[in-house]
Amino acid sequence: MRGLHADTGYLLYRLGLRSGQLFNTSLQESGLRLRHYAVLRFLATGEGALQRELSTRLGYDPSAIVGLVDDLEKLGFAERRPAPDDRRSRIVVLTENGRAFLRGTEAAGLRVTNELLAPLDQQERATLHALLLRITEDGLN
Amino acid sequence: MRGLHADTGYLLYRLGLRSGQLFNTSLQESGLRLRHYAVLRFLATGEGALQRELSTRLGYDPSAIVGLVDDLEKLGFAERRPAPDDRRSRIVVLTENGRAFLRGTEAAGLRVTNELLAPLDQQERATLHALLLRITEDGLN
DNA sequence: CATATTTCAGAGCTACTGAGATGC
DNA sequence: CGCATCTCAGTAACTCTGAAATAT
Repeated sequence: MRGLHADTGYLLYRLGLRSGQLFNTSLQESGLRLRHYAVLRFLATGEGALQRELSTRLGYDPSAIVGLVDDLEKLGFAERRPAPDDRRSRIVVLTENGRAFLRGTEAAGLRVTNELLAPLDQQERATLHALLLRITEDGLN
Repeated sequence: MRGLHADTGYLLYRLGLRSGQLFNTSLQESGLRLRHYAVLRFLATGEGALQRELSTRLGYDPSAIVGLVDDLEKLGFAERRPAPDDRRSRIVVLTENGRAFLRGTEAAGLRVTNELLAPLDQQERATLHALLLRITEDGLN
């Protein structure tokens, strides 16, 4: 009978849990969760995004996005603005406070990845990253 | 501002979610979840395990193990037996039905990993697996 | 009319905490 | 006594479904 660790899929599931826990612990004092952080980081890469876009690109249910953006608005890290071309949609944009928060937590994010990949040297980390990126970009966003 | 996909830790989190979803979908008709399946697979590698052992090795909270083993007992896939050397503990063992279930779902598990790793060739998959194994074995179980 | 986007209510699953019962 | 193991209750977080409101 094959062990669980023989399945690459299971290893990914397991390491994904661990990675998420590390991120959440690292974000603990800010009052945010990894999900909020992901939204902020995504918003920082462009000029705002529709909520529908956040849902498909980040992999969270549309109904979940509502609450996440609510939380970010309460903290003053993001704002909803009407979409000029389609009045059904709303554009979520990062505020200056949100940008400052991201700058302040950049080091913490690197620490998480660093802790997770501790057993690997730099070249191995690059190899792993490239392989994961290939899988990620195919299928999801 | 760096994109989310620049973080290996985030990629692992994201792929972990996707892997778990695929596993759960594949197990859907059996009525079990990935968590149950992980317990069964772990039990199959030895002569039974203490619940405490399941908790530490699989990364689930001890209080969660209780319900998982309850479910498996109801389905007749596992049994609790008294531990001879320590009466606080209980040994969970796989039943013949549990073993049969694992044999029947082996192909489905392989399909999940296969679907997940579709963009990679055989050698890349081996490389990825080896790297993930290095990270997994260090720190967890 | 059918479809798309956001929002909300609710169900089920997961993660964790704290406490109790039992035994080391 | 302190500690370990299992159990249970409760809370918070996560995931998804279904339906409503609005707009295309």
